Order: sequence, then structure tokens, then C-alpha cells
Amino acid sequence: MTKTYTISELANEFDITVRSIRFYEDSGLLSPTRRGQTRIYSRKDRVRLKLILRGKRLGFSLAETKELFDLWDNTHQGSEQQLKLMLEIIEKKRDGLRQQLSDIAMANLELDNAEARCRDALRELAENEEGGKRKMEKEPSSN
Amino acid sequence: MTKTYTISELANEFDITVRSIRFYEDSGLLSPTRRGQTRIYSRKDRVRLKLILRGKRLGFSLAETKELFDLWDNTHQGSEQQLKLMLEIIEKKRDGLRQQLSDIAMANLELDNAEARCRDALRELAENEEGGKRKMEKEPSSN
DNA sequence: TCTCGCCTTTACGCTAACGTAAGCTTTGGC
DNA sequence: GCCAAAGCTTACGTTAGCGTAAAGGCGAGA
Repeated sequence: MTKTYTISELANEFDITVRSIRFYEDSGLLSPTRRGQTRIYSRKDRVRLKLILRGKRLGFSLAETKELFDLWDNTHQGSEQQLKLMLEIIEKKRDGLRQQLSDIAMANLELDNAEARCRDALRELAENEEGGKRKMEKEPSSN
Repeated sequence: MTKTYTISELANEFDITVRSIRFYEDSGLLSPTRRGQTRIYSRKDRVRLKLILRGKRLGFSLAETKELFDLWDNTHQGSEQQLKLMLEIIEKKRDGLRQQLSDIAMANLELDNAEARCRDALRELAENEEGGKRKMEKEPSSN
């Protein structure tokens, strides 16, 4: 059983190109098995790809993501050194995410602001049109 | 009064290089006034710079950010068309932010997971060390 | 058997976002 | 008045993350 995927299946599912997937492999982020020359992706590979893409949306570089993957892969047989390093990195990533949360909150506030001003402007336009229907049939633009 | 800033002041404050700031100007994102050749940044310029950097942290390209700035600058004298377009874009940005929030939540869960496994591994190491202190005084590495 | 569609590798191309160096001007402090 | 610090422009270099041929292999169906 153990479902597998072709490269184009994954490309379609995640709406990326096969080129990208191969590129991630070249970058050491994926290592599908092969049947002959053809790449065969397992469910684990699919998960990794999903993580790569999420990382991208979060602004991680492929190198950063790879670093995480590598650390994670080494965690099992990790020395105390390695594990503590891993914990530090995790904490840094958390900080990054916290920063992003704050950024998003700010950005949302600004979007609220922007939307309000837009609506105000629209309302004003509507009123001017209303009031202008008598005396100002045509007024190209107040430039 | 109306406080102003030099390019290096801003660079220091936001921990970026002057090169970047000049680059943002070349890209049409900033337009400080000049005293002779020297750039003078107003508080508005500073705010813009802050927005640029926040945009970057959120994964916006400089082009996207510029698009937003331009739209915003045109909003004042915007036609109904423009304003509605602006509202649409705002909504899309909101969607993007929602997506990011979800991504961050997932990422945090995975960090939790990773941290737990790290701590488990550390605990196991500690226990093994404990038990090993009698018979295994030195064991270079189980390679 | 032939072609169609999907797979492969190799390799050069391209854009974004700066880095970096050269060379010149301006300016504040002693 | 001088010199170092900071500013400026011009311009070539660099890295990441793919895009885009070019050239070929493989299995299914007409």
C-alpha cells in the first residue's frame, strides 16, 4: 500500500512547478526514492514538501529550512550539545514567529485604517455626485 | 522643529545599511527631501521605512509594498474605480495575513513537538549517563 | 511501430535585493 | 585650516530561487 506520488502529482496538488520540486531536491531538502530514474515520493516526502512551502510563506529561506530539517534528522542520535543547540534554535524561531504575529497585528490595524479611509472617500464621492446632480452635470475633474 | 533624520541615523535605528535605504529610494519607495545633495528624512519618511521593513518581514516584495504605497497615495484623489480596487487589494492582503496566521499556528505546534522530543532525548541521555557511571567510565562514542 | 505524454539531466538565463569598491564632495570638530 | 567621518553617484558583483530551452528515455494506446 503505502501511497506514493509522482512529481507532477505533487506539483499539481501544491500548485508549484516540477522544476521547483527538483530544485528543492538539489538543495538537499528532499530525497525521494527512485524507480529507475523516476522519482517516487512517499507520504513523508509530501509532508516535507508541505513544510518547505509553509516555511517559504513564513519567509524562511530554503537554507534555513534545510538547517531545521538537518537538525531534526540528527536529533534522534543527537549529542547533548546538538540537542541544546536545537532547543536554542527552536527558541529563536519562536521569537521570529512572535515578531511576525506582532507584525501581522499591526498590518491588520493599518488595513482597517486604510479600509475606513477608502469607505469615507467613497461616501464623499457618492454625496458629491448626489448634490451635483442639479448644478454640476459634468465636471471633468477638479484638477 | 519637525524632527528630521540623516540616512545613517535611520540605518542605525533599524539595523540596516545605508545602501538598503538608498536602494529603497531608487525603487521608488522613499523620496526624502534634500539639502544640497544630502538626504533629509522626515518623520513620514521614517514611518514609510518602518512599513517597508515590516512588509519585508511579512514576505512582501518591495514591488508589492510600492504598489500599496502608490495606491494609498492615489486614494486621496482616487476615483471610485481606484477606491474599489484598493478595497479589493486590502481584502486580498487580509487573506494573506490570515493564511500567515494559520501557518504560524502550525509552525508553533511543530516547534512544541520538536521541543518535547528534544527534552525527551535529553532526559534519556541523562538517565543513560546515570546508569553508566559504574561500568562505562569511558565510552568514546557509540559510532 | 509511431506518437503522445510524462519523466529525466544538463546548463544557461533571469530578477530581486542588496554588497562592495572607486572616486569625489561636504561637513563638523580641533 | 585640516582631516576624518559621513555623504554622494556610478557601476559592476553576488546570491537565491527558480524559468526555460535542449536533448533524450520510457510506457500506453491507435
